[in-house]
Amino acid sequence: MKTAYHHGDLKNALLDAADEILLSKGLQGFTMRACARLANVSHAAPKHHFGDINGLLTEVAMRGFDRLVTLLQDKMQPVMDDLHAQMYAVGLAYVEFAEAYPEHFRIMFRKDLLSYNTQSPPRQIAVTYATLINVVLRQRGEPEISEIETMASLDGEVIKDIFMCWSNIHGYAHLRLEGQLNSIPEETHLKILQENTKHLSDLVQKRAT
Amino acid sequence: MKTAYHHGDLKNALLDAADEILLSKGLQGFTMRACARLANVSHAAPKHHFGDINGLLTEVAMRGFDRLVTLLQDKMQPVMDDLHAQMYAVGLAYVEFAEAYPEHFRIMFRKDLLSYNTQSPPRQIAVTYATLINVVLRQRGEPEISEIETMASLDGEVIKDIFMCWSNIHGYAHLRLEGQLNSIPEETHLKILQENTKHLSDLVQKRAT
DNA sequence: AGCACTTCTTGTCGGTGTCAAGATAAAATT
DNA sequence: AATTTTATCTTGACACCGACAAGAAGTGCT
Repeated sequence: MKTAYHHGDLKNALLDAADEILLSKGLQGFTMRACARLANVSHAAPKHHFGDINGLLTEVAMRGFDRLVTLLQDKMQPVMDDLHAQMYAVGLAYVEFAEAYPEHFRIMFRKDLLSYNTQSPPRQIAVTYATLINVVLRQRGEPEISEIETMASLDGEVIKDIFMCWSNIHGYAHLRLEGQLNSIPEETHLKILQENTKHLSDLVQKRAT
Repeated sequence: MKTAYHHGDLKNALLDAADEILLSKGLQGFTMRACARLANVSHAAPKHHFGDINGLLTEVAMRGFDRLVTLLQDKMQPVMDDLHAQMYAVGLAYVEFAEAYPEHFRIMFRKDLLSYNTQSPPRQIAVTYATLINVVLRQRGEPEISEIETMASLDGEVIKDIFMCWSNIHGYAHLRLEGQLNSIPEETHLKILQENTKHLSDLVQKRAT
C-alpha cells in the first residue's frame, strides 16, 4: 500500500519513465519534469535521486549498455563456433540496438551528457568493453579476459584490431541510424554489414598468425 | 551606419554567434536567445530568419559541412598522387574536424535535429558525399563524379567500398571524439588511424582489379 | 506621396532546471 | 516505547527558454 511519501522504488520508476519518454518523444521532449509526471511524483522528486538532468541521463545510458550487452551475447551465443558469424553477430546486435533505442544509442555515446569518471568507468561500460574485446581475442585464438582488466593491459596489436573492428561496426551503425544510408536500398544494408564483418574477421585472423 | 533596424547581415551574424556559443558552452548552453544576445538583437529576431531552433541548427550544420569539405580538400591536395596518403588524409581531416568542432560534428550527424529533405539534400551535404565518393573512385581507378549525381546511380561494388571506408573512418572519429580512446596512449591514436586507412586503401584497390 | 513588404522589437504565455524550505515516513537511538 | 535522526518527497519560488502575436521601423515599388 503505497502512500504519497516513500514510493519505495521511485528511482527505477523514474528510469522506466525516462525510457518511455525517450522512445516516444525523443531527447527533445525529454525533461525531468515529464519523467516526474509520468511517475506520478512532484516535479522536484528526481533531484534527490539523480542530482541534475545529466545524472539522470547517465543512469539511463548505463541501462542502455546493459541492454546492448545482453543483445550482443544473445546474438553470439548460437554461433560461438563460427568466427565469421560471431563478428557478424556483433554488427547485427549493434545495428539492431541502434534501431530499437535510437535516443539511447545517441546518449550512450555523448560524453558531454554523461557524468562518470573515464579512468574508472561504471560496471556497464566495462562489461561492454570486455564483450567487444573478447570477440577480437577469440578471433585471434587468445584467451579471453574478465571484465576487470583495463584496455591498457592489452597487447598493442590487439588494441589495433579492436579499434579496426569497433570503428567499422560502430560507424556503420551510427551512419545508418542517422539516415546516411537512406539513399541506398534497404536490402543491401545487411549485405554491406555482412561483407564488412566478414572482412574484419578475416583480417584479424590473418594478422594473428 | 547600421541602425537598430535592418542589420543588413543579421542572418550571418546570428550564425557566427551560434558557432561561438557552440564552441564555448556546447549544445547545453546553446539557445536562440543567447545567439540573439551575442548578436545584439532582440530575443525574437532569429525567428524570422530560421523559423525555429532546428532551422537554426540546420544552417549551423551546413556551415559545418562546408568546413569539413574544405579541410578534406586541403589535406588531400598535396598528396593526390599517393592513394594511401589520400585515404589517410580523409581520416586525418575527419578526426581533426571532430576535435576542432566537436558540437558541430555531433549536430551534423543528428537527423532528429536537422530539418532537410533526405531525397534532395542541401548542396553542402551533396558536396561532402561527392568528396568522399571520389576518394574511393580514385582508389579504384575510375572516373570521378560531379556533385550532382546521387548515390543510387553508383555501382553496387562502389557503394560497398564507400561504406567500408566511411564507416571505419567515421566510427573512429566518433569513438575518439566521445572519449572511447582515452584509455590508450595519445601517440597510438594516429598510428591506428594510419594502419586502418592503409588497409582500407589496399582493400579497395585490390577489389577493383 | 502612398502603399506593400521585410525586418526587428516588445510583451506575453506555458514550460523548464534548479534551489530552498518544509512536510512526512522510516530508521536509528536511547 | 518514546525520541531523535535521517531519508524521501512536496511546495513554492526564480530566472530562463521557445514560441506566438501585435506593432514599430526601415525599404522598395508605383
